[in-house]
Amino acid sequence: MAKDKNVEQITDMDVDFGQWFTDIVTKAELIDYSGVKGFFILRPYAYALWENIQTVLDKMFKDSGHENISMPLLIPENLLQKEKDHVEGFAPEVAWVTHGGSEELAERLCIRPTSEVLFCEHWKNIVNSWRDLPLLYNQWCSVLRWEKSTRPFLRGREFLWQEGHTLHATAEEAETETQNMLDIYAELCENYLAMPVVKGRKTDKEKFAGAEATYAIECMMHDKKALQSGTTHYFGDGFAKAFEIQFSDKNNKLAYPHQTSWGLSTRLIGGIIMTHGDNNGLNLPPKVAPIQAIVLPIAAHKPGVIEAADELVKRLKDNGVRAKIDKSDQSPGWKFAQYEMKGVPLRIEIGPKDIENNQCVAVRRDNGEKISISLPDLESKVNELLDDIQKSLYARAKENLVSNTRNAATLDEVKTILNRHGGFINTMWCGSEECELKMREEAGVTSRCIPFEQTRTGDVCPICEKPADTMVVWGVAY
RNA sequence: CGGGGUGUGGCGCAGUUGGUAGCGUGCGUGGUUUGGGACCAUGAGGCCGUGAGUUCGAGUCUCACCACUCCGACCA
Repeated sequence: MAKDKNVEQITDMDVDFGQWFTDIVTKAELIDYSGVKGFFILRPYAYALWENIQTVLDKMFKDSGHENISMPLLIPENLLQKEKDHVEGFAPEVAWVTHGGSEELAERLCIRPTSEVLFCEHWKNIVNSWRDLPLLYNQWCSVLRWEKSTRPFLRGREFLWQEGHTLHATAEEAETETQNMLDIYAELCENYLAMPVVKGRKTDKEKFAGAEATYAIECMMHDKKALQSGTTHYFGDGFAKAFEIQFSDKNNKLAYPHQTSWGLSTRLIGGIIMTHGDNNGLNLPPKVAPIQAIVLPIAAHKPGVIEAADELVKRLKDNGVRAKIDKSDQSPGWKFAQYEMKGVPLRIEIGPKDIENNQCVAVRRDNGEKISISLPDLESKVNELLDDIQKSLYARAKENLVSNTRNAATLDEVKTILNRHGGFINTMWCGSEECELKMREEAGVTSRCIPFEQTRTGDVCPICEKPADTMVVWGVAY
């Protein structure tokens, strides 16, 4: 049991991690349940977090030459049917619109589970020449997948995301694009969300329906389970052929373009919660926290306190800090607990004693440390603290990832490690799907990815014991 | 889709052998407080998931349905 648990309404994370997550999500005012299973209301605090993630990503997309676009919500059935693997992958979980008003439609329409086919249809109309390429598109939208079991942020039937879709003249260019976008996702996770990632390629079994190759960033949550936090796909010219997208190349020969797509969703918010949260609630990385510093006047009725607190907020805001004041008549203790629950990185208290000493008191959310700040130093000190909190959150998460990733050479070793520690396990792999399935049956783990950073942990596949050159990281996934 | 659980003020729950609904918290108002979830007073808020049935009488018993939730199979 954690000794540092101040908030009794939150279930202890070491007792029941799932319940802890649900508690956080509702008590920190991120989510409300709607009347329909699997559809969640993102309350303003959660949406603000998403907007901050959007702002960062959108800039990175645009800086790398991408443009935003908006595609239709509905897909005619025949369109969805065109690429065989793609339909097979998505058909089981699409929702259909069958009526317009009271009239039954001649052809039913699927609510987009993803928009590949819509982009293909569009590109077929607008692409003629190599001069039209590349097309680097992105859309921010929500999609619908009729999932059976649902959880806030991690798996909803409707979820907000961005889906990037690009079309290129050559395979090489498209492949580079999938790598570049994966790098952008990794940068977002590591530098802004303080979530260390494992970058790699998915096995054929785990890859996206219709893709030639799928890449992913995998993160480790506090309970040592894996969360796939972003994926990019290389499609080759499979979709282009299915949809008959052709262009005249520089030699005036007809050619099929090569395509990619990539996506990242509000699931990341679930990742932030499960990476940094603790028994007192959320713990948000300063770079994306909706409120970076909450200013609390103590004994606010005493003369000069409110004015001094207002002045702090003004100075912080002028300095680019997302600061807020809470002047409500709740007791200070209540406010302390409240903003800890909401994961605000820095709390700044100012009361009569501080004013007397020309100082204020800052309290870090990540480690509880109290720091007296002399008022003239406010801006520089707060910047420094926010920066340090960001770094220490990353360091802590990195430590969790590194210390809970282990190598194994045999199936028994895999099982033993899982029983004792959980976490990620690296083994060699022969490349057969059969062995991959057996690993799941026997050990209960799925392949997370084939990391780009390979280590040779042995010479043979632990399942079939045939020679193996590829290292796979295994884990229990969300 | 298979197995388990739960449906009673906003939230968390109690409700005895059937007798006409209560507690905690939250919310409103007034006041005292204010450096780790303050206190007093007072007030509002319920089709007891839905529908049938048994009964003089159902939150309670019977049946059916619905919803949510957890665990499996499938997935960002």
